Amino acid sequence: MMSFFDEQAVTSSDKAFFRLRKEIVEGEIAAGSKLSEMELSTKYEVSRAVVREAINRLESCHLVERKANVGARVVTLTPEGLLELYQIREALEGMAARLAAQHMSDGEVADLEQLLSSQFDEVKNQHSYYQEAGDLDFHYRIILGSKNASLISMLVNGLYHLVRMYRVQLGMAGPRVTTAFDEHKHIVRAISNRDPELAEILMRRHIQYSKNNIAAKLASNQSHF
Amino acid sequence: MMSFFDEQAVTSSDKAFFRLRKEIVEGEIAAGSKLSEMELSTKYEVSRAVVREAINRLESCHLVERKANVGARVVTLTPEGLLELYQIREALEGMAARLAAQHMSDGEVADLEQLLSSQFDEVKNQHSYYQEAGDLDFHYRIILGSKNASLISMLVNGLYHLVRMYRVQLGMAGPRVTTAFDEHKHIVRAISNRDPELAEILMRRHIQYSKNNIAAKLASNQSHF
DNA sequence: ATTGGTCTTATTGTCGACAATGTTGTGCTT
DNA sequence: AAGCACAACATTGTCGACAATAAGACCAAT
Repeated sequence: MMSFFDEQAVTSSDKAFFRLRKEIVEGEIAAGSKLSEMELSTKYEVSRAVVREAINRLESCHLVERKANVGARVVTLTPEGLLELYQIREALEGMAARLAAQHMSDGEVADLEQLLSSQFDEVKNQHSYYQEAGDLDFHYRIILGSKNASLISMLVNGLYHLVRMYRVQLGMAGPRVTTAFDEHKHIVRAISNRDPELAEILMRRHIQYSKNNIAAKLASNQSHF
Repeated sequence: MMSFFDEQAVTSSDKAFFRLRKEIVEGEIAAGSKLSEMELSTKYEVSRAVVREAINRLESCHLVERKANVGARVVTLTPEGLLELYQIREALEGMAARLAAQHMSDGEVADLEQLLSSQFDEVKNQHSYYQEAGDLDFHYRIILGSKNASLISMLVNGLYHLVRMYRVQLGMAGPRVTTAFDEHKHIVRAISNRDPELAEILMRRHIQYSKNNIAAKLASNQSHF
């Protein structure tokens, strides 16, 4: 399977940025912890300048917060923050689905349908690693299908890493596999029918369901501790 | 009148960033032109490092594009780019209006109504500088009213400067004053009635009208040259 | 004992120099 | 004359050192 946005590191600042982002998203560097430029520069064996640049880029992704003359901290994860994120996703990906119904080529739609059917086989055969990779793949294709460069950049470079950070660290690798699959199916049908309105509505509901599912889990987690 | 996001420069990199952004948005630095780090550092009388950091931040706002080992250029303005921007605005500000209807305090709603009526007086008396400042003020309040920090940051720090760049440089300071005012009135009423659905629909239509207006102007400009 | 102020220290912000990469111009070959 | 190789240049990327700011420790005074 081809991977989508092959962002390859050309400069050493890129490498530091990718590595740091990975470690933050996956929780290797704890949420809320301080990022010392000096410490990271010795750890990564690069100059402070490249670490600084990497941190600046992380700040643009809303993965770290920086205060002048004080330093940068990894963002803290709050239930409210996650819900806010899903509100933005609903708006942006709803629009992406609408635009995808207008702008995706017939070939791309066919590819999307094929992806869905291959995922159906996997789900049926209990290869349920659909959750992470498959869901992402589906959403990526629709985002790219919008053909709106700014929208794509916002979602792919910005928001999705944050969403992934929440999902990884709050342990949101739950079920919702088969139901999500059905929702995907209906969205694809709307796109295939070139029905922008419906595609947007269905995508928004799909994300709302996701949000509700997460909110419920969050509430139960809260009560356990 | 109070100004909204008083972003004050604490570091000299901030100052360079604000100044550079201003010059780019207002067209003092031409769209598509190259940004030489050395040149700017002599012009602003600061080190290359701070110019570099400023350019990096500009890149996060999608105001400049950078290629590794080559340099940074101011973004080029295309009709398609403007339409893409308005698609994003429609999605994001629609959601902001929906959230504002849910989350704005009664006091904030009252302030908003008062702003509108004061603007009505101005428009009636032909002080038609409503267009630029008044429209912005209205939209800002609703965005802030969403109480969604990520959404606010995206719109205020990112998108709006780009929109302003387009509006300034493509000379989009057109009429649409009174009609836009009526649309604003209806949006405020929906928010005041705590009707999120309607608030979102009206805001989206408001932005769609804006987009159509701009597209028409763009087309006529094209035909003239 | 607590509060206020100062001083130390650690961290970030800024700078100029060096290294690496891309670009351009020149001269050679065909 | 056209195309390619190579060299000189300019620009960006990276580095270590210095300056400025903020956090914390320590001391003094009430």
